[in-house]
Parts: sequence; C-alpha cells; structure tokens
Amino acid sequence: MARVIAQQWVLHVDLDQFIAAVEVLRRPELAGLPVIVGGSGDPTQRSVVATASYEARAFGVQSGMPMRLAARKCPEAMFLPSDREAYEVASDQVMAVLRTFSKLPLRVEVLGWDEAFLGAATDTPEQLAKEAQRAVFAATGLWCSIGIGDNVLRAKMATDFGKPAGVFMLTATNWFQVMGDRSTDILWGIGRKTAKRLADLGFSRVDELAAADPLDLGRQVGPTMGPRYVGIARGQGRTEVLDAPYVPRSRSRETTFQQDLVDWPVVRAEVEKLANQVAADVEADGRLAIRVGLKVRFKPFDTATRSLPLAAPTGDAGPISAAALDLVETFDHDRPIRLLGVRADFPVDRQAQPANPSRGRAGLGGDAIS
DNA sequence: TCTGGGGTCCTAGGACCC
DNA sequence: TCTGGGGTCCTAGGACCC
Repeated sequence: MARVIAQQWVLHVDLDQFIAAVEVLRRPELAGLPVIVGGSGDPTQRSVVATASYEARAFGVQSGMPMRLAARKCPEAMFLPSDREAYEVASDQVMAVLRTFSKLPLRVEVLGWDEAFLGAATDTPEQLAKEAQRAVFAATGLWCSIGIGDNVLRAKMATDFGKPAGVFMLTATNWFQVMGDRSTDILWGIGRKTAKRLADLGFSRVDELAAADPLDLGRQVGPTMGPRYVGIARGQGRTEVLDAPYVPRSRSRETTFQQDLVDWPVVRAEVEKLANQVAADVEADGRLAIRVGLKVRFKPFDTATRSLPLAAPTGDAGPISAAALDLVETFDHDRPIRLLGVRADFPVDRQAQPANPSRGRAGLGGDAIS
C-alpha cells in the first residue's frame, strides 16, 4: 500500500492586541476598558499609538495614529507608556510555546514580537491551530488568531479573518472568492501609495491585479516589482517556513525630540550619543560595520539621509561616531531639527540566502509567476 | 497630520570606466 | 567640442512592514 504523505501547511500565528493584552495581564483592572499604549504614555507628547485595545479601537483609535489625535478621539482611555522589555519577555514565552507545544515536527519563523509562521506536515491543520491557541493561552494568558494557508502569503492574509481568537483558512481554492473584490492595499506588500499607483493604471481590485500581465506591469512599475505585485494578487508565495536565525543587515537608533533642536552644538552632541549606542549594538552583535548613515528630519517633517563608507570595517565607537559627525556637517545648519538617527550597515553576503526574508519587506518567492 | 522606532528592499540617476 | 555607448558601482529617496 502506498504511504500517504501528509500535506504541508503554513500557519500564521498573530497575538490579539498583543501590547495592550500584555498590559491588561499585569493590570487586570484594565480588562474591558479602552487602553492605549505608546510613547511615554503622555498623550500630549510627540509619539504614536503602539497598540489600542479593542475597546479603544471602537472610538476610531488605531496603531500608528498620533497620540494627540488618539487622546482627542478617546479622552477617557487609559494611556500607558510603551514597555519594550515586558513585550520582549512575553514574546519569548509565546515563541517558546510554539516551538514545543506539538508532538509534530514544526518549523518556526519569527516575524516580530507578536507573529510567527509555523510549518507543519499534517492532514488536520485546524486541529493543530486550535492546539496552538490553547497552548499559548494556557502558558501566557494571551489569545492569538491563526491563519492557515498553502503558502506564507495566504496564511498571513487569512489571519485577519480569524480575529479575534479564531482560525481561518485561505488556499488556492478560496483565494479569489475571499479576496477577489477587495482593494489591493489589503495585500501584504502593497501599501497605500502602491495601491493608488496601481489603481491609476487600472488595477484597483485584487482580481484585476491578478489578471494583469506581469511583464507589462513590470514595464510600468519596474521589472522586479511588477511581477511581484501580480504574484501577490494571485496569492502566490513561499511555501517553506524558514527557521534559520535572523541575521541583521543594519543597526540603527533614532530619536524624535519633544522640542525641535536649533542649537548646532546640541545637534552634534545628540548625534554622538546615538552613534555610541549604535556602536554598542554593533559590538554586541559581534560584527563589523562598513558604512554609517545619518538621518535628519527637519521641521515640519521632511527627511534627508546621507551615508559614508568607513575606511575599514569596525565595531568601535570612535570611527562610527567620527563618521556620523562628518555627515552632520553636510546638512543645513539653519533649520530646526525634529529627529536625528544614526545607522550602521553590515556587509551584504550575496552567497547567503536572506536569513529571514519575512522581516522588513514582504518575504515572497517560491512559486514561479507565470 | 498633531505624524515613533527599528528594520528591509527596490529604483533612479550620477559617477566612473573602457 | 558640435560631445558614443554601454556596463557597473554608489548614493539618496521611497515604500513597506511590525
């Protein structure tokens, strides 16, 4: 008798209102109330909403929204400061559960604090998803939603339909039925700007973009991006879950000042501070930087960046901050500064496979685009 | 827009070279 | 100087994601 091989599935695990949920866990009296987390917790300061609880979202508060605006929409909310360390601890617990809860061999690809792909060969993916939800809740008190797909893109897109605390499956079979008439900007990798550009070219809906000729679109938006957008609209994506460790391409630190900087010696001092932090991060990675970049955001909100190769690869604060200070002199000294940022780049190893392509831009690939 | 911080990747244009 | 035709590298900016 032929041995039946279980089907390969991708599960996308996404914690529900993660940051707000972690805050409510340690302050149970906040349960059921509108909670908004971001910045220092003072909604009159320059910052944005990191996460709003479902109760706060009912008032129109969303992630990424300026805190001042959130405070206007929902003045009775509890405003809390963002506490990275607490979220990292909670995230590590969740990822540890995902690596161990099942007897099946699983691949785990971490996408961020509150997201991961699971790769598994099973004929009962819904059952596996529910086991994962129960295991995460039992260990951490946090609920997650899970999207199941035949590749990473479909799994990722499925999750939103399962929220909160549910499971949803999206495959080649129901992709167009579920997604076809939606606007392209809900797709992973297509944002507001690109959706507008595509709409101007006649592709507003997912099914319209999916029917486009990849090479034609490539001529209009670039040879890489054209075929990629069409592939995304068709629901195509990588089928393997990559559990290789994440290898950063760069390290950066930036600060938005509560009052714009106008005093150049202060600007230099802030750049040096940031450069020293970046150098410490580089050193902690045990790697050598080859290039340093400086980002300057002027009043009101226009941003410029400049960068310089280092004379020799280094992890030392001396040359990194010297390069950042050289760069700062090339900018306009007469304009108030809202933000400063320093970045160090590592060499790109063209041999190495992207260690974790789902960080940053959408990590697609896999299926050929025909 | 009142618009954070930490990342990744792609593209266009200029510089440079033969 | 009335100024070729690539190829490649570097840089800044833009778009996107969590």
